[in-house]
Amino acid sequence: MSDKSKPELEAELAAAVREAAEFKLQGRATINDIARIAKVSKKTVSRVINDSPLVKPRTREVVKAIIAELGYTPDPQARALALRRSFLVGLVYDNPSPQYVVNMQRGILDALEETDFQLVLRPVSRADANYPGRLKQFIQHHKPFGLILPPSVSEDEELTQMFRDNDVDYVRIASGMLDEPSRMILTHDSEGAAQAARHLCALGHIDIAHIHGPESFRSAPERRSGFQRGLAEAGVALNPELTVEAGYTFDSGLQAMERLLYGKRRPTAVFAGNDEMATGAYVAVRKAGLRIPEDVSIVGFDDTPIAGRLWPALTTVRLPIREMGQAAARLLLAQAAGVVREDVISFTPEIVVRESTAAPPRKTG
Amino acid sequence: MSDKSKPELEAELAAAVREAAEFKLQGRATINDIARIAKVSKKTVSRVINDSPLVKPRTREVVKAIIAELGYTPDPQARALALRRSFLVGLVYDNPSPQYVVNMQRGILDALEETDFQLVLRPVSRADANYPGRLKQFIQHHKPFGLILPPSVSEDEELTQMFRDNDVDYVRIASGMLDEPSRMILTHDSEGAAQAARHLCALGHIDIAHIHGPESFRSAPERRSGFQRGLAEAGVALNPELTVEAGYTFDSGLQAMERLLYGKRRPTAVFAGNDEMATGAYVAVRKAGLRIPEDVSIVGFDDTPIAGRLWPALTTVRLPIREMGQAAARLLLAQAAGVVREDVISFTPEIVVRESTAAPPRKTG
DNA sequence: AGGGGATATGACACCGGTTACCAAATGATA
DNA sequence: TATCATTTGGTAACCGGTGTCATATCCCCT
Repeated sequence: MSDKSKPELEAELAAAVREAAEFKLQGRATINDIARIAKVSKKTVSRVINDSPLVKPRTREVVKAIIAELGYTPDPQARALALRRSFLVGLVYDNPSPQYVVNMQRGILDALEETDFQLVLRPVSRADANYPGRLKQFIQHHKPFGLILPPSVSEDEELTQMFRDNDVDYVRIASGMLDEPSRMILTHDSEGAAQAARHLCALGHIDIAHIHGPESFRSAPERRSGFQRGLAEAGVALNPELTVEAGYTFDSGLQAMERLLYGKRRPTAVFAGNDEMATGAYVAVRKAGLRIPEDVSIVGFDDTPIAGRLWPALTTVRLPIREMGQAAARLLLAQAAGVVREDVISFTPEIVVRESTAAPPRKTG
Repeated sequence: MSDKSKPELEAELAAAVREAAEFKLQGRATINDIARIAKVSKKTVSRVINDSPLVKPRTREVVKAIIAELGYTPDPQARALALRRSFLVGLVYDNPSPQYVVNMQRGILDALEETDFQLVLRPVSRADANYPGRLKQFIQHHKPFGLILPPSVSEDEELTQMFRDNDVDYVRIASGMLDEPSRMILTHDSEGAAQAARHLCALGHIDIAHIHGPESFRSAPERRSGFQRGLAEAGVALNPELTVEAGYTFDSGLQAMERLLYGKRRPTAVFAGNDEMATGAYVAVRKAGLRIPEDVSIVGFDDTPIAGRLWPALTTVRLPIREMGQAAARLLLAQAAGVVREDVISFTPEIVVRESTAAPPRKTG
């Protein structure tokens, strides 16, 4: 029971808010200012901010009203110092495709938009032997709230071990399950690749080539095996002679396609492991004086912006990269809010049929 | 004169280093640990860290040896709190071309590599009326060390005024001088555009079109006027009917090119204000059943990665975006180090002739 | 040797939060 | 009404640095 009547309480609250409004002009408020105006200790304000149950509803109400009036939000640096944990989310990437990275960034930024978290970029280069050291340095120094690990980086068990040792939270993005079960964004790349195979088979292709990425990327064998499975459904076998490895880059895709074009048996269709390599394949086909899709059909993977900018527009398997970035960031934030969420969020890619695929040319002779 | 002999001093130093080595195992060191081992106050250690001249060489030597032994670096959060300034560098962008942004990021990251500064991304959207408010919130909260403002954002005087009011340092990237003289990366876009004009004139083109960006982007009129100047040198006038505005995006470039192709007088060459629009122009030309460069020559601007991925490869005016990012970040850091550097760093773009330009087709009829 | 003006160093408070611990107020129970 | 458990609020210390200002030490000169 309160010793004050309801009107009295309301008048009190109004007075506090008025005082807050006056104070507002003097610049940024701190927790001390709030405490003074609310006539409580800063500890109590801290409790209200952190939703501690140990505060009387009435007190909470007053404090919240003042916080709202002043538009107060706690200082990230001070909090970081006290909590030994900053409000930075690191994107650790080592990805040959810049488009992939940009889209992922967008997604993460979408999810971070209304929060106080900031996205910091941590590119790593395998060429630099000391990259785990640099990352460790970053972690110990900046104490990031969490990390997001896109494919390739996400598959490096040594790295994730190091993150665990240093007590940093992370969300991994990968195709296929990884050894250590933990929170991750899972993409069913093999299913997407199977769709690509079905599409090409339905058009009547038989001499089908595949340019896959490096074995060191989990996605490469994943996409290859899915593709193979899709072909098998139509009774088509993946010809080892028409299966070449490249580096997920434009140049490597171009070279791989050239090898295929001048090989024993020229394919009528190619499935490239990503859009970058598909773009390289375009150039190789054009240089050889052939037409897309009349002479050679090309399918990519990822559906990065370049797919729609090519001519003819690239048929590709769409990975919702931006959405994946959003999901990854949300998974990280969910833990901040103490919300329990499922550990694995799955995405299944889908083929987007554009103009780079058609029926194979009639057999000549 | 010291009251101790040289050997004594050395023994003392060695002992301190030994003690530091022992301590090393117990986890991350703080300024207090250093102070204790060096037998000085933490303030003195702070002075050594900040290269204050007010420290005796001998003291400095001892403290530095211990810092080196422990691999100590000051905690960014604690420093940020005390200095009211964090170690974040914000990239504030609103750029229709993702490629431009990625390259800029790369350059900035290059320059930040060995430092303790982190790059945080602050995309802004003009669609969001409250974007200055959000930025202000970010600034007051995270107290970034500095901001880097690529074109478009850099030209917003209201925004830069707000940055100054909030006491944040920034470096602007823009073409042409801006009203308020301050540290910036200056690109001579008009000169680059003039080179494009000279190139097309030298090939014999006369019916030359120009697709320029929105007037709200400083670079658009800058490039247009340079192009005009280049044409004039060869006695060619820029035909207003062949000059159209687009939005620096792929789609807008495509539409603009279609308008040009179906206009009264079909141009034999087009200079697009950026590579994105040039890419759109490619598609429009192809859709119309025309060839590049036999029927229509195309020149772009920026030399983003897509230029080399198109077929035929795009002749374009190269802006060293990555280097510009590096320069911008270094300009920002120079002030941290207290180094005086020139205020304006200039870059002059240069044409890169690839395969999308050739002599105009013979007049038919 | 003594004085004086640099030069070097340290004590202490503070940046804006959080946590540990303790005291006071409240309410339930006997 | 006394007693004890449970809320609630306050105090002090701390996170790891930096600023201010007083004090100690040094060097040089007479």
